[in-house]
Amino acid sequence: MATIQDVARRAGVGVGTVSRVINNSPLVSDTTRARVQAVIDEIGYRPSTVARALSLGHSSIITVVAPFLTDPSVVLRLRGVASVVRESEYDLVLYDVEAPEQHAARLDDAIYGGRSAAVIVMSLAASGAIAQKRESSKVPLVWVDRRIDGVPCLTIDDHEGGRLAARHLLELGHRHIGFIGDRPDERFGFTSGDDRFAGFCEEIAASGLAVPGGYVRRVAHGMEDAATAMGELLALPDPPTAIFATSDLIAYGAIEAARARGVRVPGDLSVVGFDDIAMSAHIGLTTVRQPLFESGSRSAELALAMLAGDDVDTTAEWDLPLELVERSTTGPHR
Amino acid sequence: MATIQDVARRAGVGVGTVSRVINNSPLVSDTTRARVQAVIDEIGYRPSTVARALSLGHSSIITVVAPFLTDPSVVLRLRGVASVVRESEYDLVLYDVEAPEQHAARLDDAIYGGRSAAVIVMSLAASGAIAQKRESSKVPLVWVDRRIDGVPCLTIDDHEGGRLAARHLLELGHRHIGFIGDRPDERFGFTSGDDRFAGFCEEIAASGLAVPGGYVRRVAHGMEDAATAMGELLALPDPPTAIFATSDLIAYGAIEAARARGVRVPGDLSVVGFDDIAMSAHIGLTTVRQPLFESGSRSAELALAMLAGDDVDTTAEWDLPLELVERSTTGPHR
DNA sequence: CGCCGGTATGGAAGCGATTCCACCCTAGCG
DNA sequence: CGCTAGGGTGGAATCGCTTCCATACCGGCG
Repeated sequence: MATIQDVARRAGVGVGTVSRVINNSPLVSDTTRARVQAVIDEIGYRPSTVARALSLGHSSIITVVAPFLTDPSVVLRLRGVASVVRESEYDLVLYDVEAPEQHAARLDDAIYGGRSAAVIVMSLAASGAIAQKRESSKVPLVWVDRRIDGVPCLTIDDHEGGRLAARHLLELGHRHIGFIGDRPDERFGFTSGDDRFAGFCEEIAASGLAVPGGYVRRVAHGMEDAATAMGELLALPDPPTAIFATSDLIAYGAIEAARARGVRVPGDLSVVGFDDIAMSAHIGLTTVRQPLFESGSRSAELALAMLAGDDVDTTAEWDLPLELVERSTTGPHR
Repeated sequence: MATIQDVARRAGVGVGTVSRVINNSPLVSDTTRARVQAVIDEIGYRPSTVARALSLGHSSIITVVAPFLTDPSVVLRLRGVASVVRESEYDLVLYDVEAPEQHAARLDDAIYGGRSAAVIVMSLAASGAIAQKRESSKVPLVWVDRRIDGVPCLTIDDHEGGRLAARHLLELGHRHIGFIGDRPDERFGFTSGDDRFAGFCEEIAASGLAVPGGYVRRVAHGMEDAATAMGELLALPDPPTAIFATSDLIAYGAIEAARARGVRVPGDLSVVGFDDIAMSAHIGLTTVRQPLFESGSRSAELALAMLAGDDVDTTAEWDLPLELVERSTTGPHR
């Protein structure tokens, strides 16, 4: 691999001049610039990112830490990040966290390991340490899907999301509405399921109704468990005519279970999901859409802005807009 | 950020000694090691990856170049890579290629840009340049889902996959078998669809039957187009009783279109997919399973082995095993 | 007791870029 | 015509690590 020295020698100039040419400094005469550029092209020289990073004191890497690709919603977020990072001069590195135990270590490594210019964290809780050590590092941090003090956050209003789903079902005339959600303590201590449930209940209570305990199920792992739960609900003497599922995956499971029992969706049963992952548009699932792709792209834009030295309010919390997308798994009661 | 100098000063030793401690060199006395380690722990020192890379002459990055996360099968492959890389001391960087035009540039950058210790390429064709310049770089290369001269490849036998699907349908008694595949020239010049089709036809011909031209559809973009195509096939005066789809996504679309028309699957129509992406197990799709996750993990293992200096046959081509997974979208004819 | 081999150690020389400082040269001014 | 200001340039110092070489120290052997 050619170095800047080789180019300098061959072009008969100093390394400083070559560096200036590479970095488009105006302090080079046109003739010199042309000569150097010619040599660069000729021998196919490419500056070493590594040496550049060391010299500059910061790398060209944006690290994403996420509970990884098992969940389609995370993948969609990641696509958002990638779409922005791709257009920048930064590289995207992926730190996946499959087990909750790993996450503190991975996070620490990403932030304080010196490898990252900026770090984007998705859906993970901050280890206590992060919050404290926060100031000891100048690495820009952005948090997605979780609120952390002193770090710009991109979140949604889960509570409102629950209300949105309930309202839609209520407006369709449903009075017997069930709920299938993630088990609250599952995996990384997510609380969004709880908040969605709370909003859901509140909206229903606002119409003078209530959600009977028997209509509420918490499941551990996506589709299969959701299907089982749906089966139980349908076996009830007075089964619900509508279901709010806190994720699209859960909704898929519920729909499958219903159809397997000859219960028509949306004829006999309406189902609302949450997320709007890519598949849901295809399948025609009615769902509370959260801007997953956008959460990724905006977090990357934020990181880039901080990297560029723009003043970003580190205490800011952006609530991304939620929207009920009505498709073909919900319909009027009876 | 503390440097190796700080540690050395504080521990009253030379930088060389600290370096030896960090790298577990045996040439350090136990007492010295303990003292240095204590200082390291105390001030929370972490060696700079960047400086290390520059000094060592190679980075700690494994780059994956892939037509990115739009396709669930690529995501599954990526998960395989991530699962292996995570356990190593390398970082995983993602170069996504959304448009075919980008791909040569991205590839070049990944391989010759000096940022990667090794590069894993998925599903992309090699630009002519790659093949030529091959020797000019010592960066280990692994290719997945495509055959490239002089580079270890992880592929499948698409032809055989097509036969597998046809055989299964034939064995179930079907005689009117349709085909829905990717448009051959689509996106990045994939040819696997053609090969699967060829194998499929061959197997059918082997039973003395033929695939009428009217039973064959090529679609551009996954589910929607597949659904349309399926609709056309079902509208035929003598519609097929079974379908081979060259991807699970296409199979989903076909099934949806069938059910929307009251055609029961597998009662009236059997559908075989190809890939076995995560969702397919949930949905109960019969499909030709290709080891997507494994293709990723093995490619990473290969890359790691080459990095470790193990002798890997660069002309090797590994054909990963294909397997027909029978679930609930295929059944006996009539 | 002196010497030798080997173990521990300190520190200088790289790795390949950036950047700052010193220097040269030329054009413009008095 | 001499001096200055400033654009263009070369090259040393620097970033934080690894590694090699020189040196120091130890015990055992002749």
